[in-house]
Amino acid sequence: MDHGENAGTAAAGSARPPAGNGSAPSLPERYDPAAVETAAQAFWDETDTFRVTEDPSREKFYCLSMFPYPSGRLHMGHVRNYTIGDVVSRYQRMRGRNVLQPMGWDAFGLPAENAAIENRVPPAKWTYRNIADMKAQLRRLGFGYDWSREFATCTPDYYRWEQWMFARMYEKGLAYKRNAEVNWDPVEGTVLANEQVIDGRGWRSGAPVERREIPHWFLKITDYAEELLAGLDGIGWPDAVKTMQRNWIGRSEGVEFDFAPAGGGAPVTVFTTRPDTIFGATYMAVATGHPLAAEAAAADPAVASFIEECRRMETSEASLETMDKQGIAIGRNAIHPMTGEEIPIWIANFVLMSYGTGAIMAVPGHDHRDHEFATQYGLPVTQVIRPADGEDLDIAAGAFVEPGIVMNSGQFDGMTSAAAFEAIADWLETTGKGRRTVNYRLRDWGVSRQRYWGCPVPVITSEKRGERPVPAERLPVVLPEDVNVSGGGSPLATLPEFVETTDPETGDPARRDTDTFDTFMESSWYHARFASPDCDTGMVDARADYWLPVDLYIGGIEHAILHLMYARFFHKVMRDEGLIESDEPFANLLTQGMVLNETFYRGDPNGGATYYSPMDVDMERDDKGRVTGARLTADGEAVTVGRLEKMSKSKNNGIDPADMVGRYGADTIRLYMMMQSPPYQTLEWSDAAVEGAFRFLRRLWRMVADHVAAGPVADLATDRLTPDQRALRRKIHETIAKAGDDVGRRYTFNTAIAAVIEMLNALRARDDATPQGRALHREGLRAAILLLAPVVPHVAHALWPALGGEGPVVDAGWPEADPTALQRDTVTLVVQINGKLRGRVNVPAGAERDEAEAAARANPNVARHLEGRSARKVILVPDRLLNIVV
RNA sequence: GCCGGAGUGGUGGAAUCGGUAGACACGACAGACUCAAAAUCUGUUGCCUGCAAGGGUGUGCGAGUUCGAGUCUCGCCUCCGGCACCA
Repeated sequence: MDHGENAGTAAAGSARPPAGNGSAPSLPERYDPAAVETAAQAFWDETDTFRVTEDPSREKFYCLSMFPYPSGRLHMGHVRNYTIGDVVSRYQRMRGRNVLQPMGWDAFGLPAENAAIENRVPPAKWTYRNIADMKAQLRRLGFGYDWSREFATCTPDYYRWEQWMFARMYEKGLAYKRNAEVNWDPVEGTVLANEQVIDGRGWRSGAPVERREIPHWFLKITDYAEELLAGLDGIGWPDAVKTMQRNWIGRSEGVEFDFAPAGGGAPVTVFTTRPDTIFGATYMAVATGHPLAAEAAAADPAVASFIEECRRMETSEASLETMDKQGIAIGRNAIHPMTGEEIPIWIANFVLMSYGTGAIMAVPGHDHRDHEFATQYGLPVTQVIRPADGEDLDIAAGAFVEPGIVMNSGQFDGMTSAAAFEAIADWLETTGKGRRTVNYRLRDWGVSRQRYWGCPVPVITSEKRGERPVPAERLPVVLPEDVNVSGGGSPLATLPEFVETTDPETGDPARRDTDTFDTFMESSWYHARFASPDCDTGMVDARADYWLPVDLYIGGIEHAILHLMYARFFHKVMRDEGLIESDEPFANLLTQGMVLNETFYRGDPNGGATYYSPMDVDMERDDKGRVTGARLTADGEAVTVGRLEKMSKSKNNGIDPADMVGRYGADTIRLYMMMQSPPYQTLEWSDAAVEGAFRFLRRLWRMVADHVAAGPVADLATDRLTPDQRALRRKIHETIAKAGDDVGRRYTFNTAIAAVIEMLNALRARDDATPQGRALHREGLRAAILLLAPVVPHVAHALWPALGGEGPVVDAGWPEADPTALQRDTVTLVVQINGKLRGRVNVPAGAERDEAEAAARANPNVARHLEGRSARKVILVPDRLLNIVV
């Protein structure tokens, strides 16, 4: 019986005449990726497939991948990120959702300035050219973006709203100015990014960097600390990322109290989370930037030179925390508020001005760092907590940091740490010497950058009225684009036509701020801008509330803290400004792992190394396929095999996606990326596995072509199948169920693809030419094409009509498993004796313990192991396992 | 240093809620086809032992909980990400 539904739906590029009676479409025998991909992409372009509009009658799905910095070349990390996003987007579309998948450009940043210095190209020109190149590469990969929403953050249409937002924050008291430390290159006379400091020296000048204080604008993210913490509970993010954000916010409850300097002077406030150890404070320490340190430096040249020494240090926390602990006594004492005893005041390089009050009570007995410092400088160590289990310990040998029982603490002796916390806090509060307080590790966000290629800080200063943001109707403050960047400070300060302006209200002469914003500002709200990219009346308009929040946000794990925290903060400020309704920007988050590759190098005499591209190296392997060495193809000489590293320019181990697409086509690269490992793990590049992905597509194509060539197919009559055919059909529907769960819930695309391959292998292993056999074969092939369509959309686009699919495969419904096909009469039960596998038995599905045990005992190998022993316990995991304990 | 994560065959990985360790793929080896090669197809493939049936062993290292641990707990080792101016 003829189906008839296939009539007239031949694939594009079909070369062969129709088979049989003319109703079956035919396919080219060979898989030709270039032809297939050109045709599919032309179809999507012509029909504007991925352009979306708001439709309240349909459920929306907003899938967002972190937009790229336009470096010029797409790298494999991008391809991985965007393939994941495209797979999810196409899957949700097949499930009937109104899917928004936009793309844009995070276009401001340091690399454009570096490129400008190296190549003498203005950053704007360089950036726009890169955007054009990268866009072409993205299109070639077949990602389903709504390009009508594209924007670059370096355009005034975008950043004017960022400037507007800054002005609003200023008016609400969320933006303020104070001094902050930067890395200063004394030779270049510029501020260096942490990345530009290598081993404490400027990367270009080689000069030791210094810490220097300059005025900066700050945003009060700390006002939102409590909400940023609470909001984590309600979002579908990986636990690891939520934990990192919680720890970054670092909410801690403790007490704040004052030490009075002996001999008078302003009291010094300290914060501690361990008031139970307060009697163990044997000295106090302040940061080098603390007022008390400045006071001491003025009086004592030794102190001044110590502080000067500490200044020759980069600003990153990692370097501050790993350096040797050093300090100097200022020669004054402080009065302990509880004992009345005097303890010495030290300046210590490990006390951070930016955390707490910039001063600490040091309890060497019960804090590792205080202990290390005390030991180094011979300061006394007092034990005031003992272990609750009565264990003896030598406090001089190391700090005891756990809670325990209080000792050597007067009236508080014998209390638990928890009880002493409350009692001592009460005592401080009733005597007025201190108070309970909540402290956060989170610091306000410094957004000023002394750079050119960024969004200008929209602030003017006039003599009469001082510093004020530019009024909304005067925005944007446009960044001049036709400039020379030569290193040595921001060019903005040297452009009088930029700097010199007038106060818009009084007409008085005024000067512009010549700093630009941190580029994290742009990436903090682009997710919202995609909903209304052309809005010229505000940051966003009403369309934003249709699309927001983002349903799935995908990007690198390296953004787990900073970018994701800043975007959450901005979103909440926008909500409080009445611009959007949602509380959180990203309802769900998928953090992808990095793309790694092997490295090959030769050391050179002066200690450096030359890295060679894996493409220029031949591997040597032993008979098991293990790598034993490598030689450079060019000269046949050995190169050292390094470790696996993230693909990068410096290690010369990048693989150019454009090359791979040229060789195998976009679908092969997409498939490879998705089948090689789950998205949240690192992915190790393998040429051989790419080849394997290509071979699979060729095999799939052949299977479909052969099936179609064999002529028309009968309708499937599920009630007339042989037991073998029923088993095969169960396999097909188990695969549909598993792949759907893997793609939709688990995002483990690798296991979904493996399941489909397994099913296709089963299909191929059975050469069943009966009418029902062929119908079943078609059901399996159609399921495979639908399940793979999000991953290899071009191939699916070509094969779907050949299998009788109606309409383009992008809008075909995602397959659902037929529950009747999944039913089993019997199951295989694993039989263990004392937890060791001794056999397998078939039992009716749902068999109870007695029945299962009887079946197990009938198995000869099981019986042999049970001989002469009686069962003490029998454990049944229904339909899975039976464990007999003897 | 602090915070977070990872470690399973020759390789990438699978094992989803504590229940068959190694699905699927790559590689390797053997065979078929071929004048030959490529391509394709078939088979074998954790390690030790055994003619076989089978047995032992095995998830970075060391302990523990459990009838049962790759999975949970504790202590280590190694590697990766982040640490506020790379994005």
